[in-house]
Amino acid sequence: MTVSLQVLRSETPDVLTANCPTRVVLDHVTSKWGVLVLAALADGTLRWGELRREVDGISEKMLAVTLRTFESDGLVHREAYPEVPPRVEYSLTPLGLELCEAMSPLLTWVVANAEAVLAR
Amino acid sequence: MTVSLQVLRSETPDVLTANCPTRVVLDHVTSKWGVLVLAALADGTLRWGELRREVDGISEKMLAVTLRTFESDGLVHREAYPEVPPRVEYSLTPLGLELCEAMSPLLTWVVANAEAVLAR
DNA sequence: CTGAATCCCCGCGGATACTG
DNA sequence: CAGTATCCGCGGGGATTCAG
Repeated sequence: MTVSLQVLRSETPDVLTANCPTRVVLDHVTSKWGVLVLAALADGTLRWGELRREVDGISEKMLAVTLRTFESDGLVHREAYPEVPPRVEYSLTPLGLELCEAMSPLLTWVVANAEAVLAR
Repeated sequence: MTVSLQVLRSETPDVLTANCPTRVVLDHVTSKWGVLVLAALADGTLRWGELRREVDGISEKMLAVTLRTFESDGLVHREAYPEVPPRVEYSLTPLGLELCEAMSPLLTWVVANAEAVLAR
């Protein structure tokens, strides 16, 4: 494990400072359901109902709140079709896709090491 | 941006399932102060007071709670020296270091794109 | 089917005071 | 210096109802 931490070190002064804009974004992403909703959308476009079933355990309210936050952040795109019955599709914007790719190593690590961490 | 999302896709079924062990670990990491405390310790060993000042805005209670969680997770090592006045040092375990390295891309992205996200 | 709106509770997390 | 103990406000988040 000889990966350099230079990048991480150089950016920490920003992230660690209160009232820094990065705090807000980090709070959105690390909000209770933020990571999971983004991960679900990494699969591609999903409808409301699919998203609700995909992210196991999320309530309708929190799904709505989380989606609206990401939509106003420009991370998630919402496309409503004027049909009966209504159909609404959610997908990642290019920015959201970048974020998901940046999250990928973290998720990979968590999946790989969850057992090791909880074994204590 | 041609990074493959194969890994992310293949692991999402795990992360997205309620009562999955990965949920617990993910909750610890994405807890309000989790990422910031880990990022601070990526710089190396820190004393309690240094840590408190480094993670701007954290209360003593939440620092204690967060540290104890990570310590019992095996991500942070606590070393107390029987001196007067007392001195306690916190550092990442090898496992914690791995986690920080996995978090690095996310933090890098957040720092780089915070402005873009908040500009709306 | 896709939500918005409302009520309400519990527990996260902050502030303060105290101790070894 | 390095915490622990206690109180408590408030907002995250669940359940339910209603609407387009």
